[in-house]
Amino acid sequence: MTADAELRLRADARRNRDQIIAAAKQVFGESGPEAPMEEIARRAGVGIGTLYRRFPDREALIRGVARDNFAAVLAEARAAAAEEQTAWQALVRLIGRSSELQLSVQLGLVSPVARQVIRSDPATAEYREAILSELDDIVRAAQAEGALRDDVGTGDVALIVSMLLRPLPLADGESATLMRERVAALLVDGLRPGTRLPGRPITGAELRP
Amino acid sequence: MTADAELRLRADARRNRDQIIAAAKQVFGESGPEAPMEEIARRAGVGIGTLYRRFPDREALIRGVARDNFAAVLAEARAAAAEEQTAWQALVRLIGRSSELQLSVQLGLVSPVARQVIRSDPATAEYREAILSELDDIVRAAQAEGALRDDVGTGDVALIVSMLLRPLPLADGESATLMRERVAALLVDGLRPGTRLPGRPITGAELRP
Amino acid sequence: MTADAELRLRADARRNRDQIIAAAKQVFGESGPEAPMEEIARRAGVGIGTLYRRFPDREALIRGVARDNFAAVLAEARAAAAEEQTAWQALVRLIGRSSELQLSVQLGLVSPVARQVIRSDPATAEYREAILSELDDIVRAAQAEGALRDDVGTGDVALIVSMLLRPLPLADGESATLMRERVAALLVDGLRPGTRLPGRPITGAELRP
Amino acid sequence: MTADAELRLRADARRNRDQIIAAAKQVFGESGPEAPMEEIARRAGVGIGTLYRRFPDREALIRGVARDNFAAVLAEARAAAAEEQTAWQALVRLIGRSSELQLSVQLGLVSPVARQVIRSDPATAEYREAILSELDDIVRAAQAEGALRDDVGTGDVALIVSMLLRPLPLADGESATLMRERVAALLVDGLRPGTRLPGRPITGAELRP
DNA sequence: TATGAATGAGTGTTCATTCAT
DNA sequence: CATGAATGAACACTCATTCAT
Repeated sequence: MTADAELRLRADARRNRDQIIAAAKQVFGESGPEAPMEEIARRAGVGIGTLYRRFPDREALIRGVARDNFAAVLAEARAAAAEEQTAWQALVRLIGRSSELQLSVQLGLVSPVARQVIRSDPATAEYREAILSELDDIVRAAQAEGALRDDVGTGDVALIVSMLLRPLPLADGESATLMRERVAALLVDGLRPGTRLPGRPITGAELRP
Repeated sequence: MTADAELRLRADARRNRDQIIAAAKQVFGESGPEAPMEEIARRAGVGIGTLYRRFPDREALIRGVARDNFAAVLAEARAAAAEEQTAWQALVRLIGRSSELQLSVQLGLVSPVARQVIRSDPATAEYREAILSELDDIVRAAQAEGALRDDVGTGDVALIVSMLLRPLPLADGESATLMRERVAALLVDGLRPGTRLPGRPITGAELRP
Repeated sequence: MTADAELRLRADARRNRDQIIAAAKQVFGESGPEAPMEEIARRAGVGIGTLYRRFPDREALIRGVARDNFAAVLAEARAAAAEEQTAWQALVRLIGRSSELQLSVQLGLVSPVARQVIRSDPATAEYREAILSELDDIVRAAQAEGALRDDVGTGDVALIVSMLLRPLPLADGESATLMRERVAALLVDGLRPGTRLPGRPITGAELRP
Repeated sequence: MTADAELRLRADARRNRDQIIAAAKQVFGESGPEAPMEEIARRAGVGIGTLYRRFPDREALIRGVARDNFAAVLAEARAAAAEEQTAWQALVRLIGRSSELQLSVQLGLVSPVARQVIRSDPATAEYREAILSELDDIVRAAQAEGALRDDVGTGDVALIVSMLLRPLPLADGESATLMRERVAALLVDGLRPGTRLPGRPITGAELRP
């Protein structure tokens, strides 16, 4: 029904909605999901009233952004699985940064406010399930290839991705890139078969907020 | 002089000051360094005016907390180096969580506000240098032991610690502990000699804010 | 552009802006330009938020009041020059009280805060120049008429006006009026030709803040 | 009784009290009688607690300053009358500035808070009566000398003095001095016999707050 | 429907005054 | 008695949200 409602929007309203979501993604990425609503409206080029007509409060806006963002991440995961030669390569590609994935981590893991909102949104939950299920397939396949150690679960992988993607406000430019690449390489090294991890694999299911 | 000034505080003022720092550590840890000042005052059991007499503005409070916290981390690092059998074990002990270290990461890396304040505080800067120098010794010793791969620098290690210690608001209790332990183990595995990392080792000096 | 911006205000916003300026004039006149903002908002019949939307801080409000007030004083000076038979009469009329002129003195001479704000506002500066230039004409004309001693300059006259108009919180009603009239008369007597003043005439230019 | 109480103070307490009054005179002169109490305590070199022990609240401090100040002005007036050759010269000397007299004007005429306090203090009232009575004598004598126009009363003179002594924050140094001298000269010119003033003389009695 | 104006609750900070040391 | 610590009320300013145009 919500989806239907969105489809029925007039063209200009639709355009406004899209611009608001895009602006909110930017602003949430920069300043987190507690950023002033007016800043988002300004960035979207609409009045604050228009923003509130489309999203009656901050929660609704976070919900809208989260849905859009999770859908994008799902698409990326599917593309990686479909286009890469091996599951391991798909995994490495995913661990490599994408700004949508980074925003997902912000919304779903870092910001308490956003977590709370997302937790109670069935639509977002569905996307999350789909993403985790896709990741699950990739993880199993990579293990079948012998490229990924057997004692990690989808949850372990997701956790690692989430740690890597947290914003790292240290150096700028190349330096930051170098740092991130090296930490990623260290983690990837750790994911290779060879040693034993403590405990049991963490499943994707355990990551539900 | 500041230290002297602090020592000369009347007994009750001293007690209040300590309670305020303690409360601020808690609250900053939970809600970050932009948390309401009144919340901190309440938690410390003092009036808002008392807080402001001791720390004339938020910056001063952040500075006070950072100094106290960095001093504690330095002590922990020295204790680990002194008490563990090998440098590698000292390193692993450090990578294992400590709430003081976690707060350091919050203040020094995650929060832009706190970073800005710390950056311009010479006292905190001294502690940071001392901590990095201590870590430097440990890293070199562990490499001499053959326990740590040669192509990582102090900066790489510090980065990894900082990633691990970023708050992970997922599950509570055992589950969170398990997750953290496993990610730590993956990273530790990655730190073992065996493969090559891209780029060059990152030094501690590169982490200066 | 500012003027344009003001013209473009929606009717209700315009009305509120005017009420705020009017209230601020009152309150500034009574309690000076450090009076509580809430008092001004209450007097204007608007919420505090509305006041701050229109004038983002106290400085902006002072600036708004000063412009409005200086414009009114300029109009009064021109009217006096145009409507009175002689320049001397115009001068006497100006020296006689006007509440706008009194507020100008408050803002431009008495209150250090307001002086500081006005000093850095080009729009107000223009009004001040225009007022002084108008006064200059009147002073010269009155001297040409032989009605005003030659050894005073525009600055002397402005100073005298400013002294006369400083709030005199002594008696109320008739009594205050009588007092002011007599002091004005004494000063006017002093302005008549006859004796010599020490020093040189003070020019209007010397009164720039 | 109050006076008695003051006399009985221990030497050190007496010294503190005097320093506080002196500091308050300075600070009131600079920032008006609403200046922070701590500033006064600091300037006096005592703790804020000591200030409050001596003067239980701001009113009491203002009262203390006003008594001290009015006493000093009375002494100055008597000295002028006694030491100058003619009453007119005594008058001119009084109109010339004295910082005590200036403070009196601040307290008794300009600041609403101080006025309110002084109004209800009998001790200050007595001083004021004495000052006005002294001034009365001078004015009458100057009129008898033929040096002062007959149609002004003590109140007129006091008003003029109060206008002249209001702080004039315009220029600094020489310029300010020049301005003040010229305005004083204009007023003195106005006080010479020659023309008629409107209304009737204002008596000193009419100046009671 | 889009806009941006109005509102007021929330938070930072200052300072007069009281009170423990 | 002197000191300076503690308190909380007061005020500036911001921002989420509602509502008139």
